[in-house]
Amino acid sequence: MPRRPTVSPDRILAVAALEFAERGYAGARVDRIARRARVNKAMLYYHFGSKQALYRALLRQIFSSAAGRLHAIATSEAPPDQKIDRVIGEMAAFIAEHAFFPAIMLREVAEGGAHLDRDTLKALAGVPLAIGAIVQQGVAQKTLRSVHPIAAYFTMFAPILMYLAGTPIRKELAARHLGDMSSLPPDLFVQQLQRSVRLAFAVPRTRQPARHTRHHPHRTSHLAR
Amino acid sequence: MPRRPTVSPDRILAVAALEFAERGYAGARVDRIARRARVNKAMLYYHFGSKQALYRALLRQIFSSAAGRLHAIATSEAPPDQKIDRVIGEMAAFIAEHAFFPAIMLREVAEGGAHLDRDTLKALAGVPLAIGAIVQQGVAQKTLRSVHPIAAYFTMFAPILMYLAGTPIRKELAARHLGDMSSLPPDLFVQQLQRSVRLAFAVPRTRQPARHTRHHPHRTSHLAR
DNA sequence: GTCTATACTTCGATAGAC
DNA sequence: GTCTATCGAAGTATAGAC
Repeated sequence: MPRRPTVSPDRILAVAALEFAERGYAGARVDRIARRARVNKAMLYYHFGSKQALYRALLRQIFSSAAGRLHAIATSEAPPDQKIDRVIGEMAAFIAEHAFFPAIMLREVAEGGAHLDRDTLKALAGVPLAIGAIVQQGVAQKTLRSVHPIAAYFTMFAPILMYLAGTPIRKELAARHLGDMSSLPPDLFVQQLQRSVRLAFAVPRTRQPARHTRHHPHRTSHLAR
Repeated sequence: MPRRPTVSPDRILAVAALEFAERGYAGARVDRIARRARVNKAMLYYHFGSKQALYRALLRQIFSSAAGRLHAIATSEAPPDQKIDRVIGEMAAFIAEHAFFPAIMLREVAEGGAHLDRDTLKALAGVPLAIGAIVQQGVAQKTLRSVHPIAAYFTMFAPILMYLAGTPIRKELAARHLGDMSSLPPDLFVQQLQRSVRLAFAVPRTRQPARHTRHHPHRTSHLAR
């Protein structure tokens, strides 16, 4: 995937991704997108028709791409707990390639899908569906403890999305000496999240039929960092 | 300063919270806020001066309030693992009282704090700082496993924020038959998250039973309120 | 403090030549 | 396909009477 697309529509989409991520749908300016893509504004309308159509085209593309990569993991041959580890890593990799993704995703969640049509919503839904499939499989075959797929989805993905989307504001806070929130680099964050999720979803090793069942994590072999 | 408004700026703030949560800073309309608050637009400017000043006043208030409640838990007398359980419950309760909070928080993270001044950023930073303090305490006294405070913050809070902010879009997906994402009610989600975090942050069980353990983690279910 | 009316600006979108 | 020029709507903000 070329960093600098030479075809106008692709270049427009690439620039629009940055603009919509930085400013949101309402805050994005068609003029600015056109200028940053080095095309005329009339050219942009020639290719996409409207600001809304451009937005939808962009989100369909990015959500389909993300969902596709997660779906590939979901349908692969591996134990569910391994798939979960890989899904978190894959998501981090996807965001490393598409730095604008977290902000757009967060904004669209807050927006309630207001600017999206059915096709785009369907593409968006592909992400949680892929994760849900993995979890359901693991729960069914008892390689994961009984977690609700929706709860699992948010437990795995919300942290990495918000952590990466929040990089600018953490920098801002650090620059203004309002607390050091920048000391944890992304790759270490991903490792910590993978371990937390592993522990959170693991099948309890021993069952203690006490009044209040307390589930202890097992897998002590994973403890060495 | 004494104020005896026939029309309260508080009503403007309450309505602004809904508008900014639904549409974001750029998408919010001063006209609409004024109309929904049943005040004249000139009245709004009389009290707050500008759209930006209104936004900042709102966010300072809401972030200070949230951070205050978490800070109270952080400085209370309880084992860290209990505080963590309580903090998650308290956050859920806070959002139940302020349904607009998750969307505003998500949008502001994506925005990178672009419209905020130093005071408002400081109020915002109070939330992760309160959580970080709890985790650091627990790690230091070895009642929590070694988790980075920032990683812990996002692991605990991002899921509940995104889950609750995402309620409208899940409804939209369900209404369009694009996957049933609405089957998990909020209180069950909170319980599942509390358990996941408990398991994720628990001190790994040693093979041999420890002889003198001071503080035993207790299973608690603090769905505050 | 509260209102009506309006000034000023910006933005999305289009017309029409080439 | 690409450009310049511009329109009309919508937005923030203010003036000034009461």
